[in-house]
Amino acid sequence: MTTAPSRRSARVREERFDRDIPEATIARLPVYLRALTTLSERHVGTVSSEELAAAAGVNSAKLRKDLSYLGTYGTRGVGYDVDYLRFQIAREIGLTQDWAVVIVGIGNLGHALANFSGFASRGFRIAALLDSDPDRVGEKVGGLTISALDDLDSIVVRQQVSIGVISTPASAAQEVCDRLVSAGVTSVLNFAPAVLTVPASVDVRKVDLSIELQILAYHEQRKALGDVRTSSA
Amino acid sequence: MTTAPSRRSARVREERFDRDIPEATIARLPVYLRALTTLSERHVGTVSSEELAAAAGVNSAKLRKDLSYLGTYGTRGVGYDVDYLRFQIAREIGLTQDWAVVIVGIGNLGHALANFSGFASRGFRIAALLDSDPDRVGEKVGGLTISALDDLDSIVVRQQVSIGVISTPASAAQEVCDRLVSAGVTSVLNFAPAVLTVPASVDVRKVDLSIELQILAYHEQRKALGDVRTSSA
DNA sequence: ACGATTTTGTTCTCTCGTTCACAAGCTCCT
DNA sequence: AGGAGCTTGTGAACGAGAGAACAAAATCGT
Repeated sequence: MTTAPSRRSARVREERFDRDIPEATIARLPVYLRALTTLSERHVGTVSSEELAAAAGVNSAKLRKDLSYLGTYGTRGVGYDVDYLRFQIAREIGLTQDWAVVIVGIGNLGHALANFSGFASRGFRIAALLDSDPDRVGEKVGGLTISALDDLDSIVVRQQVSIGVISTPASAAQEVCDRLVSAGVTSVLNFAPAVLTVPASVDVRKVDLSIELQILAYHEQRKALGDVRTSSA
Repeated sequence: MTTAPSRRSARVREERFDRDIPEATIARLPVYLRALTTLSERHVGTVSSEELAAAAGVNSAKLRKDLSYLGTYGTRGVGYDVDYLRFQIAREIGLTQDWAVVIVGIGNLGHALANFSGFASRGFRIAALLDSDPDRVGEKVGGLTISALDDLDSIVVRQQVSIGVISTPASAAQEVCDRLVSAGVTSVLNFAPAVLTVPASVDVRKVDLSIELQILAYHEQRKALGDVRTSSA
């Protein structure tokens, strides 16, 4: 998204800051992290790029290149120390600190998200659940009480919320997003089937179930078409 | 994924078959489709690439290139006929036919998916909800009754299910996936945080909430780091 | 009938990401 | 001490996708 203008010169000096890691690599780091956690739980001390790549479902060359963006944490002829690498990746992603998250729109999906254990276990703390429906405010979901959407500003400020999750209907998504942004949220995870417009300083990621299904449908159709053609040929 | 070896020569002859559309384009077609549906509901008859691109949140050149893979459905100087283009995209993705889907693992997320209206509205019919927990079997969710996992084979065969959705815990995902595949499912949408191994003929797409959050966290951290550096400089 | 105007379809270039292939470097064995 | 055997880290080739830019084609007004 936003790319630093000149960094090549700074590469050598600042080992820690300012390396821009390719977006595609960032998206894979959490997968590696998960694989490493599994290995660590099995008390595996060391892992080779080949093994780790297999566990993460990627090519080993790609894994090595990905890791090389973070630093040289492996040992040639040996492999990677599981716990050490795990910590380095976690630090790189920013999981060594806690992130406060608000979830807006507590319908079916919002319920599921509120109860999702994968949040807390990775340093994401649900600061609040919000809904615009007055009837739902006060209801308890997954150990938290639903707040009114109007409390958004104070919650974001007081709890230093930087990430907002939108699980409202599409019709409400843009307005909710605007309110999140004006409250100070700078990252948005959008589950609503809507295109969101935000300032350049805000990151948006989108998860869309029906799009995923449609992509699968396309490939299904293609497989079926291929079958027809080969059987008639 | 699978690329046809020679298609340029076949382009002219077979207008309908055998064009391999880039994966990145496929992923955007559903977005265009949604934008077109909205326009159609507003009784807009014609739309330019510029307008449609804005509605879909992409660059207009990219939109035109994407559409050009499907065929030449626009009129120079005028734009695209909304309903006509909508139909063409729907046909290309395969939404002119119905797809039967099974959802395995009816926990919090499974509930949300079962109630998700976006499935039915796009030609995806939920053929069955399945769970391995005997206590849950028989329970009604979103108008459907939960079946036992053992009924998978007969359901897949009888209802011609080609798409399976996995919303089980990670520990059960691979086994469920294997059963889906052996029952005849050829596309899998995986919500479990696990890497699935499948035959090459099976497509898998993965949706992982915690990975999305971790990607956002990385960018958040980066913004925060930048602030520190600029304020101390 | 014809030029002005609009908008598509496509070519070309550039950037980003993947994969290969191998030198560099570590350990272990003799 | 030195060589054999692994495994990492990376340079280079390759491929896919994004975006700019423009020629081709349609409409509209005169």
